[in-house]
Amino acid sequence: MTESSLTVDAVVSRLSVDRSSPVPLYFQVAQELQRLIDTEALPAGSRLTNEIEFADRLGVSRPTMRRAIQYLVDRGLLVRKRGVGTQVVRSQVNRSLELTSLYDDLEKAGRKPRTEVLSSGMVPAGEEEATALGLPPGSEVFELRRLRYADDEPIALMTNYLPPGVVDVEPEVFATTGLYELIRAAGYRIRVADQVIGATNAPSDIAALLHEKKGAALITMRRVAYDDEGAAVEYGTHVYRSSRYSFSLTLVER
Amino acid sequence: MTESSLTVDAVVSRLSVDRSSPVPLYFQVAQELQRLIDTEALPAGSRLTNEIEFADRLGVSRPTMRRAIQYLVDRGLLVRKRGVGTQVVRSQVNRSLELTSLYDDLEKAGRKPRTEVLSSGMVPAGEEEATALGLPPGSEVFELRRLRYADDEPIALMTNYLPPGVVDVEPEVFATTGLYELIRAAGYRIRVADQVIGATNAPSDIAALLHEKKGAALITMRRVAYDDEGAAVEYGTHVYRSSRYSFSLTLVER
DNA sequence: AAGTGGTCTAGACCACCGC
DNA sequence: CGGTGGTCTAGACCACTTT
Repeated sequence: MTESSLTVDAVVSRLSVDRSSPVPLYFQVAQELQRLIDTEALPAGSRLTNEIEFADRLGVSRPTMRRAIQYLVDRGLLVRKRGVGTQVVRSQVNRSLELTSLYDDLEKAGRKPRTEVLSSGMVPAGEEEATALGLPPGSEVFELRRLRYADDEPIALMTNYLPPGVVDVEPEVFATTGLYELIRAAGYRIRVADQVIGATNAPSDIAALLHEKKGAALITMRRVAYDDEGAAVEYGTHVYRSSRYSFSLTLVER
Repeated sequence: MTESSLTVDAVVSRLSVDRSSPVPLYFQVAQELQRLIDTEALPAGSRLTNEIEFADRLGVSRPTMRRAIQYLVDRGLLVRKRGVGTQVVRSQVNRSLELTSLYDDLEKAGRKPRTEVLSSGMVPAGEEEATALGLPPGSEVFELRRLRYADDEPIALMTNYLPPGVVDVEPEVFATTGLYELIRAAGYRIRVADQVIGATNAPSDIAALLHEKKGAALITMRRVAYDDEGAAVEYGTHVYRSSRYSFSLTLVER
């Protein structure tokens, strides 16, 4: 017990903050703490110094210290118990499902992503697309169909629908730039998205595109993304090869 | 503009807090605000009174008001922009993927859930189970196989592995009580879980159990749940009928 | 009783946005 | 420029857990 406390103390004493930095104090503290946890300098199960003393040592106020700790609690790295203390839950960092594009995900994972644009252009919205985007049925929407590769293996067939006027670029651009990046570049800020994940058997045409056999199990993902004003700016229905892709997420009790 | 402000003001003036309640102030405020959003008294797109005046009217401090607002921002109901203000993003409340059991989910949805225990007992851990639970390979673990029904239709086949000694009840109990409830009752507090969602084609034996055809696309979910100390307390591999179930989640930009 | 995290306050200063 | 949210402080009191 004493041994462990001393170790934690020693580790904590390595922390410091830079008050001249534009990075918020609470975030600096959170990042340094996370680094210690990731490197297992603070292994899973170890207890942190209580927040008041911790704040004192770092020279920050208690609310700021609490905010840093809460940030890591929300990410599932720390656990707090009233009357007891704060403990490290685990060291491995599993990124939870985030609001990023598949392209970014693959790139971060070091797999070389590539995109093939199958088609793009205005089409009359079906009932499903119109409902998702909150547009009158039959109105024109922009349809984009792309095939995503990683390391020259097809991974996903992505079909997206956008209200008219959201992105206005040459079709070739979609091969080199992520859709979300383009939407953001057009001045839309996506803050919230609803997703539904399911599964389906591959029909023969989709199977051929994805180098799978007809009937192969595919992961389906439907997503509606909303901008600042609460207006739907993108509706996508994607299918992924289950042999090559899966969704990972970390759940944290609130 | 003036019109809209007046309306919001009128709505906001309906709010109040109960200082004698044990419920935290920030939570009372958040709940009342959420109610106004859910009922569309504050429709999507409407702008909130600035937080300082809002706090004054409710008679709470600004940090408390901010905490209430942040709570709803984290849930994707509100959006804040510095220099601009706070707006309602949307009214529909889509519960995000939470740390609950399928049983609870179904029950809340008003479907009548039922559980059939296929088998339960100690088995030698395979490599997969041992790794997930952090136990030495070949050690004994508790295996539980259940079939979940909703409205007398099979929904999922659930296989769970627990370290020895976590739950010690008669097998019949599993038919009437959720696994997570039992784990909690045994004094474990589950705070974090990692999930991986994928898809697979049903082998004939599983297809038969789930009333599906062989080869039907099923959703797979693997989950490792961790307790306070960061120790794995449960490893589950579940398969769901994609025709009857899907995962819904809401993503919010951080 | 001692120690921990949970809540709340009143005020300060800063950064960004739109006019 | 005025208005907004973002950060930070120093301190108070409370609720829970352990000894």
